[in-house]
Amino acid sequence: MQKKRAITIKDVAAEAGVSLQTVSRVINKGPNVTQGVQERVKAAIDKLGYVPSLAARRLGGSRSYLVLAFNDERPTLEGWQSRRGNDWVDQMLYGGMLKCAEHGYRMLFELVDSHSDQLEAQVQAALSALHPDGVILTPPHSDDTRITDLLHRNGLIFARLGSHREGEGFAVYMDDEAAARRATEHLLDLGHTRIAYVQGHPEYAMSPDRLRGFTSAIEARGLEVEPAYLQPGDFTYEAGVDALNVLARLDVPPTAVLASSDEMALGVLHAAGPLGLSVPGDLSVVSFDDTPTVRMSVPALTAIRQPIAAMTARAAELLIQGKARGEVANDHHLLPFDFVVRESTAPPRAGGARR
Amino acid sequence: MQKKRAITIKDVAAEAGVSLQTVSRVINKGPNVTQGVQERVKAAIDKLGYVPSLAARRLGGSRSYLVLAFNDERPTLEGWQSRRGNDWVDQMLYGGMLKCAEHGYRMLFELVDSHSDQLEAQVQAALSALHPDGVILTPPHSDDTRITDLLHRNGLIFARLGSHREGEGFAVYMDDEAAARRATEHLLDLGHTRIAYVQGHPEYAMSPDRLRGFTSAIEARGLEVEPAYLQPGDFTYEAGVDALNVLARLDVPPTAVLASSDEMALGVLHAAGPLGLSVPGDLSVVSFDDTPTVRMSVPALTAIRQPIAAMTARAAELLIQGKARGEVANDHHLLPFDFVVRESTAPPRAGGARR
DNA sequence: CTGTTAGCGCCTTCAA
DNA sequence: TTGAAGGCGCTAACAG
Repeated sequence: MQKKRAITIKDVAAEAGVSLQTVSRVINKGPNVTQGVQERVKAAIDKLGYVPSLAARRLGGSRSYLVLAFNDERPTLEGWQSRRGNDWVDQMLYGGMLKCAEHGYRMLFELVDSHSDQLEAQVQAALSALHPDGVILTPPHSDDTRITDLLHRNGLIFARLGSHREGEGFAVYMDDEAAARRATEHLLDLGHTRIAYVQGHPEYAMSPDRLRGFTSAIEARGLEVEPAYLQPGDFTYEAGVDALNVLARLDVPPTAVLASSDEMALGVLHAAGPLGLSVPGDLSVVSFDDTPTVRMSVPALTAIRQPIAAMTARAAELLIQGKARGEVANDHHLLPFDFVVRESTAPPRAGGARR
Repeated sequence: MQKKRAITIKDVAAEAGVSLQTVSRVINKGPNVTQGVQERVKAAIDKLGYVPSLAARRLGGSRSYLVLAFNDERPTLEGWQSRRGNDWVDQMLYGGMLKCAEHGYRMLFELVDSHSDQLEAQVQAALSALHPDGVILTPPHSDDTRITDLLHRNGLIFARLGSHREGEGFAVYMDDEAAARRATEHLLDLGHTRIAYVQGHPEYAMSPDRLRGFTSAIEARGLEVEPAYLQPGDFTYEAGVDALNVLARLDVPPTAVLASSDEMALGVLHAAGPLGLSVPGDLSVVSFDDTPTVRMSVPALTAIRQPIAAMTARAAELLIQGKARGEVANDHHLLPFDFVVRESTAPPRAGGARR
């Protein structure tokens, strides 16, 4: 089984009767190639089925045709291991792979542990090995200056998903404040006045934004935010369970809960039954994320849907274009979110929730 | 923002006071390096934070440190687009990425359309661009000779997930026949005698295996397979809906259904309500795959769980080891499946299902 | 407009 | 046990 020699640019050059460089120019859509020569070269490429080697292009030239995405290791592995899946990764692949493929790029994933003291070493190792043309950061890395500084020092362009903070890199995000406001308004419009909020992990930059959206929606109706209705959370199922257990035992329990993640919303949902609360009869529930499971839950959850695929596609595009043009415009890109009303929200029962 | 020059093997050599070649030997665990020199070099590597460039290694040497996985384009995109997620990809990432990382490898995904007449060109293009050290094939590609022949011609080693057919490449699979038998026996043990089977897509090699397992389990109890209980399917939700609509209208409808995919099982489940059938009261349902959603469905589904992560990890290991040792042992690797009993199965109601 | 000349960073082969 | 020379396939910078 002798490996048949791969065909290289040299073969194409010979076939077309031109120099290597001319072939290279055609491949890279370089200027200064006659129509005729160009077609001759293209014919040779097609005939031989030539595809340039990524490794060689990277070594010789200044581009690697690689986009590298860093995701947080722990939650990602946890999602896979528990077989709950991983909507972020799925949607990033969907948006990113396709966009990269359009431009002859590949997207690679790398997991790094945001809590490790080796974080920077991990990131640098991946950069050194791969030399990507651009990097996509996800929360909570998007706002981690250890990483952004490192990328900047390496002269890399990068996109920060889910972050709208100032700083290096493209910020590609949705309006978390507006999303939380929208969800809260939906509950207010249904007639709820006692609305609780189970917050996201404080490490994540969007958490205060969402809280602001929640608060502003309530205050805009002349109501006040009940401090006891603000429950801490860390995005996990258990946090949702715990939160509802606290909330339901208040003297005046809420009639609706907004949770900052699907997991927490499901925790709330599943904690409701044992507490004698029906959803949405006694309690309306709204979640953030709209991962696959919330459509299968009973009742299906009303949810904010993040545009993860679109953000990733935009990020990939910005990086590829930016690399090609050598520009460093660190602008902001705000993408619209969706709000999907399902069965978990309804008007409050007259007289409020029963304990 | 001048890109700081990357540190190369040259810097390490200078730092350690040895030649390039010696550093290369240390990196690659080559023979003939004194203990002392080795430690000196390692110290230099750590000090400088040196990580070899994948592209350069691939170009100079014979390895690319890349494993390439081909998935079928249409179902994969469909899963992402519908936001149902994609358990196969998730579990492949889980098993494959981690195993690859252990060995300094990366895993890349490529989508190719099994129904395209460009299939071979798509595959060849990816191979030419990436020059992977090994390839992982998933159903239905695992049994597609257009692809396996192409890989063989390219002198590549590869693993075929979910295939136990003879031929080139490592076959890494679970025993689909035994799994179907196990699921069927579970229903028989509960007392069911009228069991239907919604089959998988005939293009997939495991489909006849599963049918055999189903049939043999029934016949082993001295029962006969009712031809009308064998419904065609293609793994989709709609196929499950259609199948139950046919089955429920038979003169003697089944009391249990085994479906060859989660999607189809969910289709069956959701078609049951409108037909006045309760699950598991009137109808027991067992599914194949155990993707995340079937645990959130109501009732949660009893299911066969494929060891996708384990298969991918095994495949990656075989490829990496095989590449290192230059061997071409095309053996078989049978991995165990799980069977998870949940709420969708129960003894048949006395007197059988009501129409 | 096209061709020539150097490398990119590493591994392979050979010599010492 | 170590080092030096060559080249992998491509692109950048320069000639022509």
